[in-house]
Amino acid sequence: MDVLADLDARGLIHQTTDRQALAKRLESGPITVYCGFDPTAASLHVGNLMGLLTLRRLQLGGHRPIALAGGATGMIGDPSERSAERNLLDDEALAANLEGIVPQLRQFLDFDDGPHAARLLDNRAWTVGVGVLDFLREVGKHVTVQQMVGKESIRNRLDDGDGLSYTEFSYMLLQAYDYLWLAENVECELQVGGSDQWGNIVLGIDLIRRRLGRAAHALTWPLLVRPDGTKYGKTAGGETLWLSAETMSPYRFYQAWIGVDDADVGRLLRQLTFLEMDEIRDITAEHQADPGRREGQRRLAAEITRIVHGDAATAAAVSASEVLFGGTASLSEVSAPALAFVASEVPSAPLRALDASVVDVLVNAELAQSRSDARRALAEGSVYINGDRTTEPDRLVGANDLLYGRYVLLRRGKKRWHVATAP
RNA sequence: GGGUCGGUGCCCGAGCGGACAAAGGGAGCGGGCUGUAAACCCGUCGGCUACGCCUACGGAGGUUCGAAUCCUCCCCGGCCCA
Repeated sequence: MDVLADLDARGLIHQTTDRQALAKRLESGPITVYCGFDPTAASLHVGNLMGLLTLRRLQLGGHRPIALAGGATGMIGDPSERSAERNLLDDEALAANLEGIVPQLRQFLDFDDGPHAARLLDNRAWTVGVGVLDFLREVGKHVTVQQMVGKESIRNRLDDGDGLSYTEFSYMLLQAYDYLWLAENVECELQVGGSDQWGNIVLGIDLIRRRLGRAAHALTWPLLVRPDGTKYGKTAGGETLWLSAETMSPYRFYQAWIGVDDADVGRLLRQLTFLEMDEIRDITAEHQADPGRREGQRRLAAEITRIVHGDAATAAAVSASEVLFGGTASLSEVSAPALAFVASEVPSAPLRALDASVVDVLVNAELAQSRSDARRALAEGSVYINGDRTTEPDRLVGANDLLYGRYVLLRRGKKRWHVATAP
C-alpha cells in the first residue's frame, strides 16, 4: 500500500518537504518516523489523536513509529498556536501528566511488531544532561535569529503584541534538537505533526542538514476545523474531547461525534478512522441520500469511539444513546436493567436527600451552574424530570419520583442528561 | 528612565459623576423549526434567603449625598523618545 497516497486521499497532508523525495524514500524501505506529544494535561485529547493515527497508519504501511513524550519540551511550552504566554508546569504536575499520557501513547501503536515495532521515548532522556553552554554552542550556533523570528508562530506572537518570553522562544530549538538527536541516534528521517508544527519541524531539518549533512523529511496534516473555522477537538460547548475515559466518559465522547455537521462526516471518517476509502465512499453516499437518519454520524461516532475506548465501551455508549434518544418508549417504561445501564454511562450522582427542591437537585447534578441558573432553566421550560417538563421551582424531588425505587432521570435542554440515584 | 495611550462582565467593545449589573456584538445557555443537524426566528445570559440585597468595571486609598466615570500612589500592557 502506498501510505503517502492514502494519507493524501484522506486529506491528511497539509505540507511536506520535497514530495517526490519523500515518496521515494517511503517506497524504498522502512523509515523511522516520530511525532511528539507534550504532557500539557493528564490525558491526551482529540487533537493528539491525529498524530497517533498517523503514526499508526505509517506503521501499517511498514514503517517504524516513535511516539515521543515531551518530558523536556513540556517544561517549556510550545508557543505555536497560542496567543499568550503559558504558565510553566511544575515538576509534580508534569510527572502526573506524563503518567497519564504514556499509557495512552502505548495504546495506539504496536510495540511488538518485529522490525516495525513502535518505540516510546521521552525527550527528557537526552535533554536533562545537556549544559546550557553546550546547548548554545552545539544547537544555537547553527540557527540564526532571523530564521527563528521568521517563523509564523513567533511572528504571530510578536505582531499581536502579546510578545513571548525567551523561554518559549527557545522551544523550537529544543524540538529541533530532538529531531537531530533522533536522526543521529535512531536513524529517524521523518517528523510528522499538525500544520502548526511546520516551522518547528523544518528548523530541525535545517539543523540536521548542518550538523549531520543529511536530509530529513517533514509531513504535516491540517488542523481539524469545522466549516466555520473553529477548531474540532472540542464539543459544541467548548469542552475538550479527552481520550481518557476517566476524564470524559465514552458515552459523552460518542455523543460529541453524533452531533457532527453533515458536511464534515466524510472528511472526519477519512481523517479519523481506519475504514477503507471505498467503504467511506459508500457510507457518505448513503448518508447524503438521507441525512436525517444520521447514519454517517452514527458510523463515525462508533468508529472513533471504538478506536479510543474499545468495543465494549462503544457498545455501551450506543445502547445508552438509544435509550435516551431512541424516542420510542416512554421513560417510565424503560426496564430496570436498561436504566441501571444508562446510569453507568451518563453523568450520575446520588441525591443529597429526598424531598429536596428541583433547584437544588439541578445544581447538585451540575445541570445548572447556580441556583439562579436553575431557576432560569425552569422558567425557560428546559427541565425534565423522568421525561416530564417541570417549570415549578418549588417542586420537590421525592420518593415517588424514583423509578424502580432508585433512579431519577433529569434532563436539561435537548441532550444534557443526568441520572440521580436514591440517597 | 521620559512622554503618551490604555487596562470594563467568558471574549471583543461602548460608557467618562447619578437613570449602570453597565449599550452593542460574539460565544454560551434555552425555546421554536428540524434530523440529538445547518440556517433562521425568539428568549436568556453575576450571585442570593429575590419587587429587595450583595459582589463587580487592574490594585490600594481619597474627594463626593453619590464614582466604572474625578484625584493620589501602585501594578500591568501598547506606542514614541532615551
